[in-house]
Parts: sequence; C-alpha cells; structure tokens
Amino acid sequence: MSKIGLNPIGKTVARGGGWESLGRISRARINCEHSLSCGQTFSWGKLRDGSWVGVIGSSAYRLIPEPDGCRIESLQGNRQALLDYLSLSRNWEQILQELPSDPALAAARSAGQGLRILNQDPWESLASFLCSPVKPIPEIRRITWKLRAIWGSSIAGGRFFTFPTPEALASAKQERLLAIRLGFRARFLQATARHLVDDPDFFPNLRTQSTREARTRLCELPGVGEKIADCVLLFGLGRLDSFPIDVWMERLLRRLYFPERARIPTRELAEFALTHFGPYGGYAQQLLYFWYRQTAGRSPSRELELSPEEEAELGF
DNA sequence: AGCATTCCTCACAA
DNA sequence: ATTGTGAGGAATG
Repeated sequence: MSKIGLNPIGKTVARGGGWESLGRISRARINCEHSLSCGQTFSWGKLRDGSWVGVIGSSAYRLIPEPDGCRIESLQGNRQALLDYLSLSRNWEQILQELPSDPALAAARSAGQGLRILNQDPWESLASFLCSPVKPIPEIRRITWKLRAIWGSSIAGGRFFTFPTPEALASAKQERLLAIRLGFRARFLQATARHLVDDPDFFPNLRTQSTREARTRLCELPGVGEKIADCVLLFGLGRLDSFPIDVWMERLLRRLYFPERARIPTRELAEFALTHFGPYGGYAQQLLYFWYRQTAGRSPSRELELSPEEEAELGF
C-alpha cells in the first residue's frame, strides 16, 4: 500500500480511507475464518475478496487471508488489542487435551482446526444475543450492524461504528428499534440496557463470581434465559465451562450422544453436556456447533458475507 | 384421603 | 431458532 501522509498521531496512513498495516498472524496461531464464523460473534463480515472486516472497541480491523495466515490492517487500532481479542495467549493445545475423546468431538476437532474463542466485550455479547431469538445468523449480523450505525459512534469519521453503549440503547426511541426489525426483542434489549445503566457495576461484579452465580445474575435480566446467559459467559466473560444449548446443539446432542433415547429431557442433555465435556466444555460446544452446521449443509462463513451494497458503503 | 405446594412439560406468542 | 407465560399433570409433604 502507498503512503499518503501522517495522521494526527503520527502514524502512516494508506490510500483508501486510512487503513494502516499491522503486520501478519501465522496460521499456526489461529484460523480466522473458523473463529469468526462459528457463531460466537456478529461483529465481523466477509468481503468478496475473502477478507474479513470488523470492529473491536473503537477500532476497525481487516484480516486478509494469505496462504499461511493473514495480514492485518486497521483504522485507529493496534496490534496488541487485536491479538488480545483473538485470545492467542491461551494454551489451546492444552485445552484440547483436556476435552474428552468421543467420535463426534474428534470429527469436530479436525473440522475446526485453529478455531479460537474470542475475548469479546460482555455487554456487546449480551446485547447481540438479545437480538438473536428466532432470527437466522445473517439477519442478526445485519441488525447488530444497524444498531452500531444508528446508536454507536463513527470510527475515524468513516462507516464503521462502535457498539452502542447501554445508555444509548436505553434512551433510544422504541419506534426506531422496531424499525430495524427487532420486533419483540426491542423491548428486552431496551429493558436490559436500562438495568445496566442503573447498575454500572453489573459486569465488573460478575467477573469475581463463580460461573453458576454469574449465570443466575444474568438470567435475572429481562429477555435473558439460560441460552443467552451461557453465550455471554462463554463469549464475553471467558467462562469456558459454560455450554450454550440452542436448537442446533440440542439436535446434535440427541442424535449423536443419545441416538437410542428419543425422549431424554432437555434438562438431562444440559447436565450431560456439563459433566461429559467438563471445565472446557464451551470450547467443545463451539467446535461441535461449527462442525455440525457445516455437515448440515450450512456454510458458516458464507452466511456472514456482506452484500455488494454494504461493501460499497464501507469503501471496498 | 384430601390438600397445598412445587416441579416439570408442553404449547403458543412475540 | 429464545424467552416468558399459563395450563395441566405428576410428585412431594
């Protein structure tokens, strides 16, 4: 890329809106495609050229696949923040060794090589998953990006936006939330945002609590049940011992782990998952979810492709 | 035995 | 592709 000048903090900027190069990441450390399309985040979109764009905090990043890894570019970002987000310092090999070996998980492990659980912001995870009930992934992605564009703030004066604060969503006009097709989710999202405005220590307090305790607190929020609570624990609070069960995971567990017992109650499935997969069960859940959707004919990464109009709007 | 309470499951709406 | 609610039935004390 060619340099055209210096931005206010003295870094070189590139043609095409100020994207700055931040080096590269090797394939051995993470498979970005797997990690961004396994259902844990809605903050990333795939461009036609195969690269991924997304926002972390108040910076935008672009990950451009190369044969043995990917190249990083950013708008107002820094390399370390991205590496922290990608959770590269966790010992994933060790975690894999702690997981049980059963045929389904073995298949999932080989399909999901390099998949990593990201370190996402808990509020962003919570708000995003409150948008998710009975919506397909592409639509959840579009809705959360609209939340950003309407109630977030612009990054570098461009078309990428921070995730809106609880305050911003708490004071949003219900009518505008409904206009982005949130439906019944609007009321829960806003009510939960208001809880967090009233209790700013909510997430800091959860960090010191046990997973079970934190789960109970999360389930007290309007619109948050066990599934969403588990997603926030796993994706936003790094609790690898939580195991979210949605309709896909329920089908998978029934078909692959209890093929002979059609009438096993959902509650027993959840208990089984916790004990069978153990303290890193959440990682097993992501591997299984990613693999099962693939084998069920979904293409997780294709579901996150941006439309040509969206790409144009972002300047690509 | 009858009764109150709790727990679970299912169906349905948003 | 989730939660909240209420009806109805089984288990508990």
